[in-house]
Amino acid sequence: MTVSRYLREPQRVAGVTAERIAAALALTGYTPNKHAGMLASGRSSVVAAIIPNIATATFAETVQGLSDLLQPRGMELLLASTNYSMQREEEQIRAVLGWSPSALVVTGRQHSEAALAMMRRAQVDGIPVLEMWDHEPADRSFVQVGFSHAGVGAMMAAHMLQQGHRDLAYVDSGLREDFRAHQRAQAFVAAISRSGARLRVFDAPRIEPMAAGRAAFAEMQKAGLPRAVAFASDNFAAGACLAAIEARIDVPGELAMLGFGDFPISRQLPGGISTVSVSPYEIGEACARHLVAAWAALRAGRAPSRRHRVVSPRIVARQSSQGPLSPR
Amino acid sequence: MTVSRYLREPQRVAGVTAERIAAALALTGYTPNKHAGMLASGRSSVVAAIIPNIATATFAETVQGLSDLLQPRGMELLLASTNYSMQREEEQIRAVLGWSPSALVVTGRQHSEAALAMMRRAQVDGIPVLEMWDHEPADRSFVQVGFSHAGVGAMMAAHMLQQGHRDLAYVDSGLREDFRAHQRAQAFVAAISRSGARLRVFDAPRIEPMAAGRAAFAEMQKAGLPRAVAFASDNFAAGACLAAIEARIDVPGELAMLGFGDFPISRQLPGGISTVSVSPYEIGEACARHLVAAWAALRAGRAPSRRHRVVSPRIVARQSSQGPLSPR
DNA sequence: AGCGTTTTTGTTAGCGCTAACATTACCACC
DNA sequence: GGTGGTAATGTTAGCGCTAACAAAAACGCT
Repeated sequence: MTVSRYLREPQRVAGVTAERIAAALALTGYTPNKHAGMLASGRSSVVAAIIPNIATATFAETVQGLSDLLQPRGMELLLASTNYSMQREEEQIRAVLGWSPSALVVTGRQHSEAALAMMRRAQVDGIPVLEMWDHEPADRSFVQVGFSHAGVGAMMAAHMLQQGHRDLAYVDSGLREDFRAHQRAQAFVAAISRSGARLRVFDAPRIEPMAAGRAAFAEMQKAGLPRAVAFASDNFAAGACLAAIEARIDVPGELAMLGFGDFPISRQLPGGISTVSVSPYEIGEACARHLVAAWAALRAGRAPSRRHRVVSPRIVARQSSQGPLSPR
Repeated sequence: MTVSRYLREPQRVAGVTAERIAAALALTGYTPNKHAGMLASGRSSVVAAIIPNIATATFAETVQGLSDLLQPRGMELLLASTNYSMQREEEQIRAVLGWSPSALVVTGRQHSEAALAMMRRAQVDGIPVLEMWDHEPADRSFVQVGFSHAGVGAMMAAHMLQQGHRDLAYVDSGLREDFRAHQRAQAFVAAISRSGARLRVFDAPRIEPMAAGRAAFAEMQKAGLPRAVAFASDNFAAGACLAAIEARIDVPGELAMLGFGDFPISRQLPGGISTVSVSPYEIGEACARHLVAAWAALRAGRAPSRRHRVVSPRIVARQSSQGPLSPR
């Protein structure tokens, strides 16, 4: 018992005893069994995070942000990926909830009925549940940490129109299940339609993203290039930009481009690719900060904040999107 | 008891009972407590993975490979990052071992004494321990899944010499703690020295990798460009390549380049950046396969294989590294 | 020294599950 | 109807820890 106490609140055991314990621990290489600890105390130091894909840079960065802020607080990260399948998401949620995590962080607002039920239940059981990477003020079932994709789509359209482009294209993600990408696309389409400008929509093939950008460029070229094109991702834009350079199409003179995500490559390509900066790492950090506050509230017997956290995306206007209204 | 049995071996309970249980489970939304299960059975479904950085594409892909093969087997992933610090690695190993994972996967061969002690102990306790991303046949403390970085350094040097380059540079990682990168650098330096060719070594600054590649290019230009340069990472090479394009330096005519990693960007840049393909995803898969085999062996009472798994890197010769001996 | 107070250490029960074993239900067969 | 065998279900104890409480030790004060 004294050892258990020493491990949790060392200042509560006498100096001599502490030394004897420390020596014994070092000697035996004792590692406390956290399962038993969890079972006895009802508290676990696991945060479960569920993302579509680990290898996607944006999600990986978000996880890094989460991890960087949670690890120093003694929290561990249980990570699961869904491959953009709501079915797999449901299974993963079920699996991770078995570890009675201290928090559950999921990606986006689209979930199966069963998944929603589990999330609601976890929440009433006192487990903070977070939806990240999306934000819809009206939707208040769970705390959201992210931004409005519809807003971004509108923002992208506004930027293009402001630059004076009137013959536009949009290259959407070819992943049917990437709801957030499609929401940006829809909002873009809606805004452009309202303006009366010409608009065509393409789907990027489901291959390596930069190659998909190249393929989309080739497809547009075949269909007759628009004056300006917006992409669901900077990777698409980068691939298309490189294809344009090879085809000796001037960017932005003949074809203006706007990406999404502000990936490093967009800053590096000649002239820079205009894009929307969203800072995935900050989303992870913001999630962690919400969780820390929520746990503090719960410990103090208060209800945790239900306020959404908005991570504001902003247009990064580089050369690639410049149009006739912009001084070259 | 019957419910517990139903959850683990459904065919062992009668049909009617199974239905009643299923109905009750659905009704109550029961989630088994895995901590209690672990405590009682001594078996857990957690695999702990410790990597330097989650947001680094290569490691993220490796984790995805691990996850993709382990999730269908009902295994969960406990992920921790060390930020290339052996101290933090030690802490993370200590932390994850408290969850008595079914396996421990760490990155590389360099660990603190205490970390090594914990890894050895875990291994004798029947927890398979894996070192990934490195391979040194002589080192047989733990099973390794990866490749020899010295071998890659030598391979890169051989390729450069074979292309006929005799005035070389190497741009190493600026991260002091990236032992694997430095091993490649050392082997490259050694091989070039033996050949008598000229060689200068630069350190990439610790900033965003492509920007670091640009900076390294600028530094080399100031010092007088070599005829050919090899980089610790494709990101460096890509940044340098883009800087070269802007500086109107012909690649490979004036400056040949060789990267490492075979990142997507290397295929996309004009002419393609020659590189070393290492396939991080496969490393993750190979780790998972070893673990599956090791668990099967342990269940059958046999000792798991101690054979290292080599994931062979190979030179991908694109245009960027072509020299006088190569037909243009 | 004796008392109350605080600090430190110890005791007990139980967290939710499963291994091992015990019991009961069911079935076929004579 | 009784018997033997199998299938299905139930009982018990304990995994390693911590909450809650109990006891002992140390301390300050009169």
